[in-house]
Amino acid sequence: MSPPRKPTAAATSTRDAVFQAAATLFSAKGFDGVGVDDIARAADVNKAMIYYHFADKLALYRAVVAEMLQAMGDTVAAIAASDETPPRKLDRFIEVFVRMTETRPWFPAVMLREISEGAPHLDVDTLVHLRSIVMAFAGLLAQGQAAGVFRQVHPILAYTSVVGPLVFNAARERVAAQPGRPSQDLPMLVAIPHDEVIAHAQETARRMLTP
Amino acid sequence: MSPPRKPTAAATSTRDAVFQAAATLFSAKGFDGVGVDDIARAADVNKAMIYYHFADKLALYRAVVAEMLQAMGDTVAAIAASDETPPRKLDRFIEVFVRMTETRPWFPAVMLREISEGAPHLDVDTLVHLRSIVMAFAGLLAQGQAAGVFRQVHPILAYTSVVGPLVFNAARERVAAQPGRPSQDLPMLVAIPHDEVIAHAQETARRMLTP
DNA sequence: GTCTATACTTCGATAGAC
DNA sequence: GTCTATCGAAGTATAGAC
Repeated sequence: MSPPRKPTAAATSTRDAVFQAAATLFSAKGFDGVGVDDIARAADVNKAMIYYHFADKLALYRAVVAEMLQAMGDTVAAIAASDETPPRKLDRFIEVFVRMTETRPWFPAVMLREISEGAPHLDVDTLVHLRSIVMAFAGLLAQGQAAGVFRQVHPILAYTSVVGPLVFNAARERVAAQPGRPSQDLPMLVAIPHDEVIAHAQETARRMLTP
Repeated sequence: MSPPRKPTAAATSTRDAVFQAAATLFSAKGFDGVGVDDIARAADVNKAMIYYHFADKLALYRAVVAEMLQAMGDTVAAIAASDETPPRKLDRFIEVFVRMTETRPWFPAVMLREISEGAPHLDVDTLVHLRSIVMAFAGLLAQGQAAGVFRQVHPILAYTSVVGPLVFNAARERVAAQPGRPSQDLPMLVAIPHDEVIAHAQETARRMLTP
């Protein structure tokens, strides 16, 4: 997946610096919104080094998206395959989703953008991971419906009802944390503790699916 | 608001063509994703004409966003101020929101993007309209809580829980309608009738807020 | 692996004729 | 109001020295 076979410590660190900077900037301004120079400056790395570690700007972007999609996909697949009860799987799904936005703050914004644009920057290999997330959720839902603990709802509508608020809220929160953008401008930019967000989303999802 | 005081029929039509093309393209590719040349080509108008009717690219973008935010803000404010019962106002809010995405298909994608970016392209005059939407919803919610028909929920969490799925679903749907992007790639790109979307969102919101 | 310098392209914006 | 031609900035990418 990564070009250099035996990366030295330095190579790994610069590659990582580029990756982190790219993830942050892409999530803040979008693919077209950031230049390679911006990334180089933010990573404190020479621009040419970016092209040494990544084929081009698009490949770098895909690497960022693929990493987080795969991490998310693997996690939710594990949840769906566990032997918990469907409602508890749902709770776990929501909790994991929110927690992931803490370790990968750029996840929600990038996802929102890709979805709203029809994912023109993503290749099939990357889309597979996105697909696995939806499938895992759909499977989890079907289990609960078969067991009679969930009512019949369109899987996609259920998915958007659960994920929509989470990703929406995370993006909103991330904006609120940005300096220079006063939260008095937008009343919706208040900080809400993640525990509260999780509890609310779980409660809402439970109510939505109760037969 | 518009520079030409007495626009001729031709001027109005070209200005409108530019506006429509810009709205569509901006929603599809974002502010940085579309060039002025793209807009000119899509509107079948000479590029210089864009600069005749709008100060620059940013002003054109703001005009697009402001128009839809104002329309949406006025509508929801009217709903909140009506003498319906809070639960019915909530239903109306959801229905109007979805219907608006039919007349202004670019609304959801642009909103998602602006939110995920912290609205760097919007000026204060435009943000006022966004603010009014949130305030109208919060007022509607407070009325129901005071009347005891809604349980106590954080207004912002309630807002994201209602609007998040709607805007998420609309963006998803819009992508599905795009040619060239096969829906078999992403199972979440199936078309769902708006009546069904509205009914589901109303039911979910109702369940979320029931005491 | 790292850096400098630069080629090539795209894009926003304007001047000026009609 | 409309169009042609073009300038200048910004951005992607690479060549080549160290």
